[in-house]
Amino acid sequence: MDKKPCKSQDVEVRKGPWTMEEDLILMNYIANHGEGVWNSLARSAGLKRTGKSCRLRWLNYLRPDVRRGNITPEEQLLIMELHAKWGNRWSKIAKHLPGRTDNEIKNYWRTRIQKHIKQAENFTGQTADHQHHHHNNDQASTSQLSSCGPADHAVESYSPPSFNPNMEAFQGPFPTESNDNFWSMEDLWSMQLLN
DNA sequence: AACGGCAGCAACCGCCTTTCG
DNA sequence: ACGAAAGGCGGTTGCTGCCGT
Repeated sequence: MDKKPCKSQDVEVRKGPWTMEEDLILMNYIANHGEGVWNSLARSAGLKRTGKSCRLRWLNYLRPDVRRGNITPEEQLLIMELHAKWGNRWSKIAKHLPGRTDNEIKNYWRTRIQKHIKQAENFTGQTADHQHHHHNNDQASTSQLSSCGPADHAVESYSPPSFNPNMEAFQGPFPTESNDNFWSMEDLWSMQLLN
């Protein structure tokens, strides 16, 4: 049988990607009422989302001070340093990178850095014994960094609300020639290895 | 020109911690 | 002092677009 909590008004909870309309509703509501108390906020705003989903969307994407786009070499270095120090404490790391979210840093680490580490291991005669720390994660040096344009696709699909008044946060992507960001990853990795 | 595989990102899930009644 | 609810966090998944064959 289908057990139904039956909240009388059983809200069909929406999941998946947020639509522009939902974003608008959420932003507008928060602009007028402030953030927090997410469950009731979701209900009051008329969003068929869970409080968690609203919170996540706001914190990671809609908040005016969220900074999206290319991770700078400085930021990368900081991420690596802090990760070496704290491991996967993403939110803790994020606190030291203004405008960056834990989710973004986590994704960045996994998609970019961790991969390089793996390859580097295979390259430097990895074996299983990292004489360094092997409690947390493993860091090593890098190798292939050619294909990684820092800018890549930056923002795709529907970019954050362009009507956002505080749009200072949203820097236009435009990789274009900005890829003088050919970050000397070798240097960064080297520094990392010195730890 | 079409297909398959890969990479990157947004969002979800479940667990743990904190706060409130 | 205890229990319930909400918030916060990290891991994981699914989708989309890009690149190579």
